[in-house]
Amino acid sequence: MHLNCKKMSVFELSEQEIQRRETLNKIREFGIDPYPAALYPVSHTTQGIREDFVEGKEVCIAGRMMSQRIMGKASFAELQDSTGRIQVYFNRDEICSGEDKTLYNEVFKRFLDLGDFIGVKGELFTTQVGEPSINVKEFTLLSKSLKPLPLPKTDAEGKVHDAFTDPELRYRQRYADLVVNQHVKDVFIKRTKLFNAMRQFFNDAGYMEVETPILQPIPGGASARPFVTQHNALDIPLYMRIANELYLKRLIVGGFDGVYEFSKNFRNEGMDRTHNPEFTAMEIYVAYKDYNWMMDFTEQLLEHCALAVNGTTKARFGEHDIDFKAPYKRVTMRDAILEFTGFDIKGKTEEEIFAAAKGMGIDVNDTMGKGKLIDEIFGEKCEGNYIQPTFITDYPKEMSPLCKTHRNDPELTERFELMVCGKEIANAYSELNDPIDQRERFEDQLRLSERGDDEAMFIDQDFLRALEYGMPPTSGLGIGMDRLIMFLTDNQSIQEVLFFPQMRPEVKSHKLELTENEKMIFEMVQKEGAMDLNDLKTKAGLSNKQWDVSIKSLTKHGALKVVKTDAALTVELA
RNA sequence: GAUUCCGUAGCUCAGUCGGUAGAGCAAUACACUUUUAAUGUAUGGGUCCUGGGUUCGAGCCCCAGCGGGAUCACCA
Repeated sequence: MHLNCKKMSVFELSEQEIQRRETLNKIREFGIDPYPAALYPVSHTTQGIREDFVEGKEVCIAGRMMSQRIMGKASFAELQDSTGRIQVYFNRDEICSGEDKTLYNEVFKRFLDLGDFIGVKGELFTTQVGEPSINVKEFTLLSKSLKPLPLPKTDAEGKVHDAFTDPELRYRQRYADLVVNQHVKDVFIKRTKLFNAMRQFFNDAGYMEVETPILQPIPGGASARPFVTQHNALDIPLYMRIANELYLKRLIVGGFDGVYEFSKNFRNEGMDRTHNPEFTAMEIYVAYKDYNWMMDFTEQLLEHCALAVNGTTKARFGEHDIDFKAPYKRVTMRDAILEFTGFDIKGKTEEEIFAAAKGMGIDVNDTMGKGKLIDEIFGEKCEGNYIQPTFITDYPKEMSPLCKTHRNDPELTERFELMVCGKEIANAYSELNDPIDQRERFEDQLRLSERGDDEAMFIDQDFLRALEYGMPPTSGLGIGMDRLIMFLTDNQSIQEVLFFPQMRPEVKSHKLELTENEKMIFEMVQKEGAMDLNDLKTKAGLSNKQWDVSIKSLTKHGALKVVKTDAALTVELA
């Protein structure tokens, strides 16, 4: 069947993509390399040009051509580089000083498409309407773009039309998103500024950035389902880390005063607008400090970071105006629950708290221990009320198996969480350094696990051995970096602050050949030469939908044609 | 996992009562030497997410599935 000989891949390309491939061939025939190897001697960025604009200055810049306005013998285009855009002016007689005008008429006007990378050399000037521009003397094609960008347009009032907004496409094709949506790029620039500011703050304080294992034999330091993988040579399972806490503490045992790590963590749990299977936490441990010191340190840190990222300590998040200026309010968990529910957890038994939680309409069950119950009450009734940065302190012991017992109350721990807009963004302890207490806490966790709490922790014997050598009093802090940058850039979804958020695999079904139905119809017509359409439809015995799809496809691909006569419709070979 | 909304041209979106598939931008062609959402004229472009059903006839109605968004649940 000759049909199969057709290059079916062409069917998958849009008209514009085919045209660009044809243009590419013409460019090559003309003797221009559409993907030249040589460096291009860029002398300025568009931003640099705007900041120091001098009429007549010679510049050489490179970038993508994002718009083109051709007006006969003169044209304007916009070039976009990493710092922004600038207008470039192409004048036929500037570019082609001799008789031969093909460089302008053919190369510029016909061979270039939106999205192509070009380099231009020229002089700065200002147009009659006051737009800073480059008068192009020479231009070079640097890389041909074969796929049209989803280009939005911005009108005189700055309103964006036809914006590329579909979240699925934006996340799957982040490269295109970044090209056409400047505000998306800004988010990621701020993300990097945040990391840099935090590093700076820690380094200035004399603490050391370290790296610890991502593949761990025991996934410790948090309660979460891990990803499991297999090490072939050792023939053992290894886990992607859910936290790096226990390794950083080992380093404190080893004698470092302060260590921190930006840790990519992996948790095999649900995905939604605040959870991605891999995310970034920052953890820092400082010897000879306690959680009170850490609160001071944290509020100084966040004030510093907010200033570095946004130039102000104030930030808007959805409906809320928040201010990261230190100091932050400090509220114990007992007082928080007392304030919002009127119930005092102090001195209460598990049964009393269970009954109280149930009375508040909270969904409780008997796998929950005392700590979990208190956590549920706090999460349900209190958490959402803390909009401005607030430290919630002194958590129940059972929920915090790595945290030192409170110096004044054996039921509590020296722990705080920092709440912003009702969400937790940081968690810190006076770290538990008593190895015997630590072993007991792990064993309590094991009992919880047997009771049905699938979030309880594994026992890490090597970590206990390290503690037995002695760990100085230490305070540790963990910050959810993704959530923090969400707050600093007013994004409600974690996908917006990750370059490549996890997505379901893309499903693509390409119809590369004729389907069985299409072959059958084609063969029937081939045998008969020509057939009445209704006859053919009956003989094919297909559903209406299936018939419709098949005959449309066959006529579209030029296999068959439908001829209309006065009497009836006839199908023949094309 | 539950609920709900959505899926139509490269992009953003219309699509009436079920009756031959629409617009703007982008593309192609022509005109135009300081425009800027350039403009004017003309042209091409569709697997209406997939499959099944109802119907003389489905983008539209029904069923199932796939994909996505939002809310909730889960997840310190």
